[in-house]
Amino acid sequence: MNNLTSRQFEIFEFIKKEIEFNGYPPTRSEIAKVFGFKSPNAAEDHLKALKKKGVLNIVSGASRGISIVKEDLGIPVIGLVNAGGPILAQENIEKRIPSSQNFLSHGVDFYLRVRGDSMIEAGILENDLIAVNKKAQIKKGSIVIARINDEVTVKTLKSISSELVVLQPENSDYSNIEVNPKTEDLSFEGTCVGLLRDFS
Amino acid sequence: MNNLTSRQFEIFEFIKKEIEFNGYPPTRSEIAKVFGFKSPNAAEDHLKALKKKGVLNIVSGASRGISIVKEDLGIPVIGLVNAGGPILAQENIEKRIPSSQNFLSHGVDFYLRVRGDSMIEAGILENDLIAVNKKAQIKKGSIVIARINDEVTVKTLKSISSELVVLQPENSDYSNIEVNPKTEDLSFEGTCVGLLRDFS
DNA sequence: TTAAATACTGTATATAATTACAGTTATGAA
DNA sequence: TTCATAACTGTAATTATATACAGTATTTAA
Repeated sequence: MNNLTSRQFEIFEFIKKEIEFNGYPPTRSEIAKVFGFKSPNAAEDHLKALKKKGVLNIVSGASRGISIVKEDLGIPVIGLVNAGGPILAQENIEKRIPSSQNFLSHGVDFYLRVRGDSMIEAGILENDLIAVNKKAQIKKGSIVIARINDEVTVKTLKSISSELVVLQPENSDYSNIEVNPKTEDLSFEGTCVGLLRDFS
Repeated sequence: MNNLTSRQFEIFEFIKKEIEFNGYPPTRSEIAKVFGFKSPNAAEDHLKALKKKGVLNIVSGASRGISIVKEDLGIPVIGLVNAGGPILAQENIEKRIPSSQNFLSHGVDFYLRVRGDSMIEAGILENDLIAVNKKAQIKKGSIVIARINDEVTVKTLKSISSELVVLQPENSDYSNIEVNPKTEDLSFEGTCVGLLRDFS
């Protein structure tokens, strides 16, 4: 944690637990009471320190005007997807890209690292990161992230009906993938809403 | 929602949003200001009504002593598990059992409905609900919920090593399942920590 | 070694906030 | 019709709370 002293960490943890338990933050006096301070000002000093270190927000004048600064974990980058589990499972997360570091972050649930060359004619190359929105409407013509029998693949959705889904690679060396969702296990993980390529 | 009037619902939603946005609940005056009340007592009246209807907790004397009563959704009961997704996916949830209705709820993440008779010698019958803890230590001898190539199964964990996992059915008609986790897709969904059987 | 930061005590005060009491008006159920 | 509930206005008092100022002692980085 953000170079807090051990005492500051205790106070910080207490505040978090209070919010969790009560639904609202403690007052200076409540903090002082729990830690045995004889003055609420001891708590005030701690709050100022915790604010300075960037882990708390303090709204001046507001009673209990304390909130936890939630760290920007960043948008996860998914590398290889392990079978049999959710795509966003911890073990699939290669790293995270802070949303503040990227203009392409609004409506992006995760980035998926592209494997293979099946989409090169759509300008999507191996190792590119495609930005995926999980909730955007899946529709004909959009580039979708599909899961067929637990295999994750990125393709253009060519057509969709209750008995036939056609996924089209954007590479003339490959042929269309036809799936019957009634007999095969098909799900959509999301829609491609952007692309990142790092030349470094 | 708990037969709230439309006005009460507005107030309730506002309080939820405030907590979400600020990290702490609003005061009576803040509510009054937003809704155009000329007296904080109008907000007080609403809070009393919302408390009476069971959707808010009010701590008397405490500033901003408002919290949302979180409804007990209950512990999910998992019926058939669809392949290719997380076991707790919405579509697998058969129903929910309120934790308050059951002494067997502490440390239970979900109940899984048992299919087949492979565990009858351990007293686990078809249609029983086994209580599953997702985080309990997976260890030799415990009854585990395993996922092998996307098939969910309940078995006793007989032995475990990096190259061989042995899962034992508790029924002499069946033989042990041996899995190589390096070549097959094996994961543990949790440990059986209890059992429910409804005779009704 | 010296200033800054940490971790408090102790006092005091302005103001933020709860909440009671007394009303008004409107609506719908018994 | 009459009573309960809902949705407020208006006033006011008690208490809850933030927070400044003045100290003390100890530890830590420059």
